[in-house]
Amino acid sequence: MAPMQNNQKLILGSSSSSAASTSSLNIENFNSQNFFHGANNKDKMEAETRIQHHEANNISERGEKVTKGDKKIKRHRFAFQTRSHVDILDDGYRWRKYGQKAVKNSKFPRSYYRCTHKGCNVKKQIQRLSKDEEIVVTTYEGMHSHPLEKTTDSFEQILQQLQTPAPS
DNA sequence: CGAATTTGACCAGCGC
DNA sequence: GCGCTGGTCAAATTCG
Repeated sequence: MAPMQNNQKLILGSSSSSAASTSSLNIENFNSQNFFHGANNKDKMEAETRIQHHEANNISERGEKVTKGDKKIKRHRFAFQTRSHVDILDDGYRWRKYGQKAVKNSKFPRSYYRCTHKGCNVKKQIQRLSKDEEIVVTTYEGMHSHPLEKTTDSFEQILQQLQTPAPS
């Protein structure tokens, strides 16, 4: 049908078919101040954010379709496990949904988002755990190279409160 | 009118 | 070699 852009096809080919995905992952406390900068969820107060950072070593660490030669491409992947009723976590950036697919391990479909920016091809995928629909797993891929468009630092404040006793 | 979103189809990698 | 899952794109639609 319509010819596809070869340029776009270059980034195609990323396959992360991990059998036991979203299953048992190492959850560690990670400094999320640099990643989250805003949230508009009403349940922010009870939002328990657990960050699980794991190198792409566990999953496919391949990104660009490089010809023979370099076969090991580092793919920064950060999975955030956030407990919230809303799956849309506003991190301060603009995201454009480019696809939605249902995974076998989850009853709920996985949403694929992409950062709307000229040259900033940061991808983000949001998936809700079928076991606990309150748990939303947000996986970031890539790094932003541009300032935030929104000046919402609410989430950062929230994170601070979560780690520190909220003042009465 | 423009941008973002939606849904379906297609593709690629891996498993069997 | 075929089938399955996961991932992405593309066109159409909708919202602002």
